[in-house]
Amino acid sequence: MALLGRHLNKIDKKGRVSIPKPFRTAMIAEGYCGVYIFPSFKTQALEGSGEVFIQRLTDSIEENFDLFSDDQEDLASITLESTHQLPFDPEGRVTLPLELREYTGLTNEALFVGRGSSFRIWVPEVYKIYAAQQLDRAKARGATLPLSPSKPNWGA
Amino acid sequence: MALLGRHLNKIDKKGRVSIPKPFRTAMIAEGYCGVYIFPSFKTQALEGSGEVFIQRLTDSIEENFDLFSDDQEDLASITLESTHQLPFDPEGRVTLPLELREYTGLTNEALFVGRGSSFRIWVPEVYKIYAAQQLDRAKARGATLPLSPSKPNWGA
DNA sequence: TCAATTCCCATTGACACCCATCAGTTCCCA
DNA sequence: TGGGAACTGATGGGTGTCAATGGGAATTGA
Repeated sequence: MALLGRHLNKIDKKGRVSIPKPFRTAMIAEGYCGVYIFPSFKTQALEGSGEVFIQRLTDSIEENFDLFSDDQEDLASITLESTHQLPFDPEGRVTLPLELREYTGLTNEALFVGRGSSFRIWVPEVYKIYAAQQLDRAKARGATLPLSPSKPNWGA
Repeated sequence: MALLGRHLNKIDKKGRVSIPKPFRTAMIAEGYCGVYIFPSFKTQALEGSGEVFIQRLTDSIEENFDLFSDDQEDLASITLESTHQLPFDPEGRVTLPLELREYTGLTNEALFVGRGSSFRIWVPEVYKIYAAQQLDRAKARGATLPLSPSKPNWGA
């Protein structure tokens, strides 16, 4: 678990972009040398993740909604069906398909933003506006978070 | 768990600062040789913590709110997205990214203040004002604290 | 045969490591 | 009990390495 913070990388003429090293390491640790990316339907950004998160997403959709229900149709459509599986090149880059670049307006710079178990890819200027809005909203609402108890750490 | 007290360290030209030895020891004990730091959106300071606290934060956000919900958006945005993962150098220092230094106004001195399971980093002068205010407020309100029962300490 | 990928290599800066120094404590011993 | 001696944590600076990038060559598939 180490998808945190912001990382600004360039998109070259071929549509290639380096996945930030810490993100790349996390993806590889999950077993697949690449990333899964789909358009974020709530924001003008792309959602990215590794093997584990995609699996959780699949499971959640299946467990929470009936087969053939409208909800399942909708959620599967906007996430799973729209997901691109992008393998790393030897330097740790992926080439973003035109479809994804056009959806977000990405041209020559990509801002990678970690969200714990997944990340997003933004046009830097668009993110700036979005982040400012979130902060205002959180302050206005006086957002608080009940902190879960710490769990035994089986891993280490 | 022993993030306590105040420690004043210097920030050098490269933006490096030593993490106080006791804090560093605590972080390493949690498994990661470094610290996680994000701007405290309630104060003019930085929030710092180790692996365990960040994991609790991630879990809490995922468990308390649905994926794609507004609440989750806001909280993830102001915490996880703004967190920097800073590894220790061999001497136990980290380099504070410019973004974080500018947010707080940190230039050549950093005051580390322990808060139990996390800590804060302040500009010394700013902390002085803040601490005085807190004391006044607590006195005025006659603040009290229900003490939790001591827990069995399985770890040690 | 052509176009679109994928691979390979060269370049470049930031930063992570190494070492040397300094200052504050603790420890030791007269 | 006072004065070192030795350790340890903090600090400063030089340098090598590696992540990020750009372009060209090779491979694949249509």
